[in-house]
Amino acid sequence: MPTPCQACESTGSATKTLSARGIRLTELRRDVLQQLHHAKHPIGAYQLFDMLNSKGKASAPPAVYRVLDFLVEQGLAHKLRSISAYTACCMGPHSHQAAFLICRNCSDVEEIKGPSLSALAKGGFQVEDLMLEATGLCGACQ
Amino acid sequence: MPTPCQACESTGSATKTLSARGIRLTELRRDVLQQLHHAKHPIGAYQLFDMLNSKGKASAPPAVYRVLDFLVEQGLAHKLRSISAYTACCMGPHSHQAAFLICRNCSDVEEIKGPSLSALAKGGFQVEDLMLEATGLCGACQ
DNA sequence: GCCCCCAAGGTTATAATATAACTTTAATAG
DNA sequence: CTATTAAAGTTATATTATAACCTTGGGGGC
Repeated sequence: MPTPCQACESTGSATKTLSARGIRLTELRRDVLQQLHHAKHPIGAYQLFDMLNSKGKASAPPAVYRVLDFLVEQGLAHKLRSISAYTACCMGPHSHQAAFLICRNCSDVEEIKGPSLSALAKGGFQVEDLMLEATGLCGACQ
Repeated sequence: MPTPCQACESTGSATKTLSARGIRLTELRRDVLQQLHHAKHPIGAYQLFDMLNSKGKASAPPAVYRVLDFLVEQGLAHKLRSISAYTACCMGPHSHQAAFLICRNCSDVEEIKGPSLSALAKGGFQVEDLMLEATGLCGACQ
């Protein structure tokens, strides 16, 4: 029997998640999400734009940025500011604090569970968004 | 008696730190560092460029970026990727893991001590650089 | 079915951030 | 004083991101 495509399954479950929220996973959004899932590494917005555009699926950068912002907002993707790139969230649609280990050698990125928000809440600061990205060498590259 | 300027004292101590490392804190570097110290909030590279340029102290963006890279490398400043801005390190020249609490309302930024590297080292990833930035509301803005 | 609404996407232009590549200057060692 | 080399100047351009406005199309009320 054929191996199911993880990416396509993911977008399927994303559709469910979103429609439960009353939000549509349109064709463009699904395409972007699939590209992110299929990619081995995080992808830059313009790289993504080129990929979609060459298939006639995205018109211009703003379309891509809008979709990326949407996916990040919905918790389906993450933006890695260290490398200005985007990656699909590999941890399901429930909200969580993500952290990333970015290998500067092989560019591999591992998503891990980040620290709890409460740990940072001392001093009365109310954390709304947390970004934790570590750059270095992964086990394989050392 | 006159209040000593914290920023200028800081650049003084920076000079010592660097010359102990056999590295010069040139005029441009000192100017940039002082601007960062004097500023109440982190400053963008081009904003910094304008400030220096209007005093005839910086020629073009690359000069500013070079100095900023240098200061970050030496542990005298930090780059805040959430907001593409730079801030003087307020914790002395010894190396440390920094983390930042960035208020989205008043733009105030607090530098705190970050998590220890070893805490992230599980799984064999060798962390070389760590970025931890939290966005939210500071105590005063809630 | 038809129309209205409005969210999504298209389009054009441009802003903001950052760096490549090469030349000139100036500090320091020898 | 000169050779060496780090720093800064210079010009051009790459990369990332957004503003502002227009068009399309899906879905509900009628």
